[in-house]
Amino acid sequence: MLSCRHGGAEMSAGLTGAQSDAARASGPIVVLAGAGTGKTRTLVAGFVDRIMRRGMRPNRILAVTFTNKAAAEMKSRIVEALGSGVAPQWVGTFHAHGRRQLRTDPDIAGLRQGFDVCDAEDSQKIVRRLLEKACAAGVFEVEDSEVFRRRVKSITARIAMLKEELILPDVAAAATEGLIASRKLADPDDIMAWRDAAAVYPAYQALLREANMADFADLLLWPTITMLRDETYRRDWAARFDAVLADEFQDVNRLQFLWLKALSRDHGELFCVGDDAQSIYGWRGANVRIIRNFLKEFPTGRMIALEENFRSTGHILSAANAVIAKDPNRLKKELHTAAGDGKPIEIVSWSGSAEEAKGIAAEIGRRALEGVPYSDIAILYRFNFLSRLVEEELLRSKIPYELVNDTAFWQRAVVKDALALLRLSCCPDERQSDEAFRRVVNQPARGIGAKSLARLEQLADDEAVSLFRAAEIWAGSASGKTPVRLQAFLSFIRTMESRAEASENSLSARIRTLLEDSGYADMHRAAGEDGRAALENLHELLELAQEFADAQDLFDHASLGSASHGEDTFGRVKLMTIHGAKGLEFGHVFLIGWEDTVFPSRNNSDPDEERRLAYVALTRGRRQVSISWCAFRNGRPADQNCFVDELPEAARHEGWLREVGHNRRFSSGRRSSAAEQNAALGF
DNA sequence: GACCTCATTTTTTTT
DNA sequence: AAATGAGGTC
Repeated sequence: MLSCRHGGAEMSAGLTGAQSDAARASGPIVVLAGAGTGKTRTLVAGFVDRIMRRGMRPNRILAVTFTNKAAAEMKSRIVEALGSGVAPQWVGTFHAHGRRQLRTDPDIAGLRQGFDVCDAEDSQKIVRRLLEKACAAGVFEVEDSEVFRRRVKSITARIAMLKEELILPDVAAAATEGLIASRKLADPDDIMAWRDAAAVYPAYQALLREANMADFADLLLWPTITMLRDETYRRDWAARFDAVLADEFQDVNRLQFLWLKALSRDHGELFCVGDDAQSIYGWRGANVRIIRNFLKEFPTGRMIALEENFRSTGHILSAANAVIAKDPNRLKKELHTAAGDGKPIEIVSWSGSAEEAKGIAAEIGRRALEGVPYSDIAILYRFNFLSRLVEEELLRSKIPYELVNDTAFWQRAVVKDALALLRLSCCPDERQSDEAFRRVVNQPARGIGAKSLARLEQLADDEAVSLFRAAEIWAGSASGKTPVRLQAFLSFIRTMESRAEASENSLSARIRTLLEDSGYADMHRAAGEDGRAALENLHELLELAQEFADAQDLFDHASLGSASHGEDTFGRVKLMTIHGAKGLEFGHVFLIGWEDTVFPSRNNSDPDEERRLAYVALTRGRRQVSISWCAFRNGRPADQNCFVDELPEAARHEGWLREVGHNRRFSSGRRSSAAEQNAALGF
């Protein structure tokens, strides 16, 4: 496919011919942008072109991404290009846009103003309670807790997927049978899980509605359903925009695609950027066929490929191309670079994960001495838990590092507890606060355990009131230990509620009072060293809360996550999952845990997705990529994964693939000695 | 009935 | 990190 040299044929604003061609195109466009080919640059150029050349107003262009980080990046680059006077109002994530649309008319989802957005954990809790009820009623079999946990997870995920197929609760059972048939599902466990999900879905949705909560899928589901049903409503929203731009288009699901189409149908200005080889969110409902079938959907549209890579060395690209070549369904494109071959790819094998962590810390220390800045180094892994040993080792070696995890802060139990206290003090009588009540009623321990809580749930059910009201009824009508204990808690919350109404304090001060007077902060202080991290998180939350005008703002921010929470990220080695690294690049990349027991994950039913994940991982590196695997992980034996196997045998002879370590299989039976290994690693 | 501590265990991946 | 389970104490 067509692409231009970076040199002579360069267009204005530093774009290549293909990039510029894409940015200036009109109508339905999909830019097939390989890793490191200037995807964001092209997207921003598309935004700017619509303003500068085609006269659109910045506030009439809708731009969508998946992550807050990407949205922030896009926004800042647009402002950089257009000047600081311009503040585009409609650059954000799918979820943020959906929430904005739903906040405008909450009734389209059967919600009231001030609804809360519940995260995946909250959704799981609701499903768990429903399933426990079904077990108690004998409808469901009681299983061991681990199997039960998996079931809850699987059903919750499937309910979200049903929503992403625009299947509503009232038709869930029939539609799910249709889905099973049309997808030709065969695995009986799989089919049963879908049926379970369809069975739980209506009750789940009823509970959400009663609690005035929307889950992640709801944020886009109801606006989209309403746009499809009500042409006046659709036009009202579509007329706000002259063009729609979508990033990471390979990861959109059907719901997101229909939303994009409903908003862009009138003018046809749908500009999408993505790379099907980097589709790694199938488990979240992403449908890679949407990008692959783009031209069938839009016969008048265009697909423009960007294949010139400006990021990595030739060897890194060769390895990445070799891995992705085995994905049979991919859209054909081959990355190439004008840069040199660079350093060999390293495959380092270790006897165990502790050795791996030590070795990488040592290697990073060595590269730092050579002048490589820490911030130019990243360690990427398949699962979050793989970071633990590496963290310990970096700490020990005094190497500054940062765990990059967008949302972890807001998902921490302490932070959620603190926000639950705030939610409860805002509206204790609403069912909206039930989940908050459950979280904090016995935190710190107030002598109100599982049995008392179950009794409260029953009472709340019978009387059709909130848990808080039920507690007041119980405490007011009965004597005994538990009612007395409850009363103290209830009075405390009521006091906080009335003080909030007087609202003489800032949000931050309000939270501080809640944490202190409830004994929550003291509980963690009493835990000594174990509570230190919790106290730090609470402190950070108080700092962050200063930036919010009211509680609802803070709840919104908490539920959809945020790009950063004010950490000093400069000059640190970055640790993150491969998913988290998508879209980023680093001079030096360490890919750990490339074992057949870990990566590819056996839990992923789509092996090609794991392959694409490996492709994403490899293409994060600019100059040097080092892969490692361990003969033992968690006390279990392991072997190098299939992706290492598939790297071209020729590369080993040509010397651009270097295998180091004592577990290697490929290099003609000769095992390197420990001394050799150490020499190769430079210590 | 509730709570504590200690041990086990099991992690997808993100909004 | 967080959820579970066992076993002991109040």
